[in-house]
Amino acid sequence: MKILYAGTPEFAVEPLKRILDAGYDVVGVVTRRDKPTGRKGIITPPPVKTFALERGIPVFQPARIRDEAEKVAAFGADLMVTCAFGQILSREILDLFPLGVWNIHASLLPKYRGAAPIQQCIIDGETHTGVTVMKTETELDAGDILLVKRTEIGEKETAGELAARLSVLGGDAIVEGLRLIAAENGRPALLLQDKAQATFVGKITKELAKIDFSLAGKKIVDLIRGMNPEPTAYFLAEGKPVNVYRASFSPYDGAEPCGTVLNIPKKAAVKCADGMVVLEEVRFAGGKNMSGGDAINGRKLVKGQVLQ
RNA sequence: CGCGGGGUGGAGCAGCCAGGUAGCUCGUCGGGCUCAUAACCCGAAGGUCGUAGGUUCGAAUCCUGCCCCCGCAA
Repeated sequence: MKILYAGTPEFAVEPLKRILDAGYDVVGVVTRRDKPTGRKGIITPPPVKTFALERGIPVFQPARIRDEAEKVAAFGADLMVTCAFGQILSREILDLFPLGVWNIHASLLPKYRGAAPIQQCIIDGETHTGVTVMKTETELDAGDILLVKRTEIGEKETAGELAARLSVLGGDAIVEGLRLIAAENGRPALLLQDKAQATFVGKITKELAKIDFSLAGKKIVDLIRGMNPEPTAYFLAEGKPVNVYRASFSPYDGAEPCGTVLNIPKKAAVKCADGMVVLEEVRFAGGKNMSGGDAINGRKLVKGQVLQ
């Protein structure tokens, strides 16, 4: 079975690796174009491209895959797998593959369709998530479901950590899925998505990552976990942004206004609606990551100060 | 040429603008105190101030080159 793989970020690397390990013939990789990244704007290839080149797989980087049906067809693949590719496919592209086009999505569909399911489900305080393998359609993440793998979200797990786990789980899922697809000659039994249950997540922006200390502690901690490592939750101290990577909630009963840095020895604890949020790992502009205690020691945060 | 911040004992910082004794909050080690603490008191060790030059009687501080780290924006 010849497979064409379309994927872009780090998340999509492990599934590709597992497909190769399972012995399938990956005839090509379609991925987004190299783009400038980092402070110096160095042109960087997407992770999937880097990996594909290491394995000697031909790479195709169309500006719009919809305009390149001929070149896609030229790979002669029986089936395409998409995984965080980053472009919507056209009917014309979808119809090029006799055994269909299949997608790996990092949520329990129909919930969390869209760009940032992993971050959003942590932000929402979900206790479980998973990966879904389903048909790729022209409508975003709406295809019929082949199989689902569930997993529990760790209480302190960050989006980055969960993404790494779901990537591996996605590898399990697609390998299992390919076996089913091959066995049924491209027509395995599928489950329809219940559209009424569908929820969508757009791109997560830095604006959404601003911490509101007037909220409940759990909400704040979930936001911090979900925004780690990208785009990173933050608050303002003296008008300057401070990124927060990890935090925990503790009970606290006091009359200070929300956002006040509390007088707790060796810790940077901030009053919130129903207790205090202990800042465990923060980063100031220009600095390295440090513990909340270090921020207090260096007077980057001062007890009694009100954060916004 | 996208904008900006930073490299000072083990950690986080001040000192730099107006050159002249290495400072603060911690940690570590030793001693003390308390029924007790998300505690307290006394003492000690520990730094070629990122790096290479330059200016100067004298450089953490001023000038130049280089290395490394980070925030925003993409």
